[in-house]
Amino acid sequence: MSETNEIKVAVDAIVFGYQQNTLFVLLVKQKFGQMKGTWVLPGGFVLKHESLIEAVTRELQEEAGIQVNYLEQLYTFGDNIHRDPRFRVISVAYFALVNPNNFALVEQNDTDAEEAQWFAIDRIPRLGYDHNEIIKVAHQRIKNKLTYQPIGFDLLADEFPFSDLESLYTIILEQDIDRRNFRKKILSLGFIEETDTLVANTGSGRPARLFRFNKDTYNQLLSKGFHFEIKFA
Amino acid sequence: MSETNEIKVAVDAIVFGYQQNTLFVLLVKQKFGQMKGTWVLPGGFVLKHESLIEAVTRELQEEAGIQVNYLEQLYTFGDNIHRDPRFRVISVAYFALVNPNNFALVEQNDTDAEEAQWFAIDRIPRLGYDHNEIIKVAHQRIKNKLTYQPIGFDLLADEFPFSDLESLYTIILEQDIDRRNFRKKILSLGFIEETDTLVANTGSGRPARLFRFNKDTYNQLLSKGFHFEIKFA
DNA sequence: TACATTTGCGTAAAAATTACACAAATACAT
DNA sequence: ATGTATTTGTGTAATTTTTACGCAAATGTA
Repeated sequence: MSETNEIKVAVDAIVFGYQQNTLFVLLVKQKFGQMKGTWVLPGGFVLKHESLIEAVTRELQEEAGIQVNYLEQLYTFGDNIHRDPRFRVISVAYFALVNPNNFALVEQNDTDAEEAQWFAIDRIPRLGYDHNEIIKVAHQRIKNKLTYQPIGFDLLADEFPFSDLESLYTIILEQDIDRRNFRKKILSLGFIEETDTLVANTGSGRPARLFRFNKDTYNQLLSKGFHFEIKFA
Repeated sequence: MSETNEIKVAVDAIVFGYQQNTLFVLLVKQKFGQMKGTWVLPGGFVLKHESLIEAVTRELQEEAGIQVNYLEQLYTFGDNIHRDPRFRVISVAYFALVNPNNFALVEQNDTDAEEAQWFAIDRIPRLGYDHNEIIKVAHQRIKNKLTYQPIGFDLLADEFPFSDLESLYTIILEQDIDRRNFRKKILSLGFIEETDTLVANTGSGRPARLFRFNKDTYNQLLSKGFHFEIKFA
C-alpha cells in the first residue's frame, strides 16, 4: 500500500492557439536531464501543497510565461507504466486555449525549459515521453468540443470578422462548411453581437463587420436549458 | 520537486447498476481506520507496478467481487488538497456500468471494505472524503452520455423489452418521453434487432417482444461516421 | 475604369422532429 | 365466460430544422 508513495504526480498542458488560419500547439524544449534537447509539453511535477490547477498554471507561467484563457482537465495518463523511463509517473493532462492577446511567449529564465515555441498541429515533431499521444487526445477533444461548446471564441480576438470564425471551424474540423448556412445558424443562436466596426482586409475585398461573443447572454441561455450545437452536412 | 513523492495516488470507481426502474450506485463500508463505518466509493491506492485501470479493476474485485462491463476514466480529483484528511491524495475516478448479469455482489474476505451495497442514486448517505461530489460528477456524466452514446444497453440485460429501455431513459434523464417517437427513433438507428421472443409481464398486459443491441452493427456504423444521438422535446 | 477579391444576404426543397389516439394481447376478478 | 385493468404496438399530419444554391455590394489593384 505504501508503494503508492513511489508514484509521482505530474501535470502537462496542451495549449492551443490559432493564428494565420493555423492551429498551433505550445511545446517547450527540455533543458536538463537525459531528455535534454527534446521537445515536450509544458508541465512538471505537482508540489505537495498545491492543487492540480495551481500546478499547471504555475508551470505554464514558469516555462512559457503564458496565461491561458480557457483551461480544463483533459485526461490522466497512467496506464503505460513506463511512459516516463525514469520513474513511475502519472500525468494529469490539461487542455487549454489562448486567444491572440495572449499568444506571445515571454522569455523566462531559471526554468527547466530552454525555450517555448508554437508548432502547427500538423508539424509536431517526435516528442518526449508519451506526449505525442497526449496531443492526439487533445486534438480529438478540441474537434469534438468545438461542435458542442462555444470554445472557438477563446481562440479568436474579442472582436472578429465572421470569416475568421468560419475558417476556424473549417480548419479545426477539417471540413468545408456553407458560408451562408453557417452565418445564419450562428447568428440565430442569439449571443453573437454585431459591432459597428468595419475593417478592411489585407488585399482587396469588401470590408468586414466585426462581431463579438457575448458570454453573459450565452450563460443566461445556458441556465434556461439552451444547448450549443454546431453541425454541418 | 521531490515533494511530489508525498502525493499518493488513488483510484475510485462509481459503478452504476439499474434494477426495478431505479438507478443504483455501489458503495462499500470502510472497515478500518478513522473512517471506519462510513460509506465510501470502492477504490484504494494504486500500486507502483500496476496501471490505473488494473488498480480499479483489482479494487472492484477485492472490495465487492464485481465485474463491470463498461469502464472509463471520469475525472481526477486533486484540487481540494484536504480531500483526504490524512494525506495529500489525488484520486483518479472511474465511471463504470454493470448489467443485471453482474449485479450480484460477492462476499469478500480480507479487505478494507466490510461490505458492499447498492444504494439508489437518490438515497446516497453522507460519504467519506469528497465522494458525494464525485458521485455528482458521475451522475451528470451518465445523464449526458446517455444522449450521445449507447451506454444504456450496458445497464440492461442482453435481451430486453422496449419498455425497459424507455423507462431507463425517463428515469435516468428524469424526463418524460413520447413512447411512439422514442421507439421510432431508436429502431431507425439500425442496430437494435428484434428477437422472436415474447415475454409476459408480471401483472397483466400484452406480452412484450425482446430486442437486442447489436454492437457489431453499431461499430460498423460508427466507422462510417455515424453519430449516436437521442434527444427529446 | 475594368478586374479580382471578399463580404453579405434569401428562398425553396428536403429531412427531421413533434404531437397525438386507438386497437391488440394478456391477467385477474367476478 | 365475461368484463375490466394493464401493457404493448403502431401511423399520419403539422411544424421545425436543415440543406442546397447564386448574385450583388464594397473594396484594392492593375
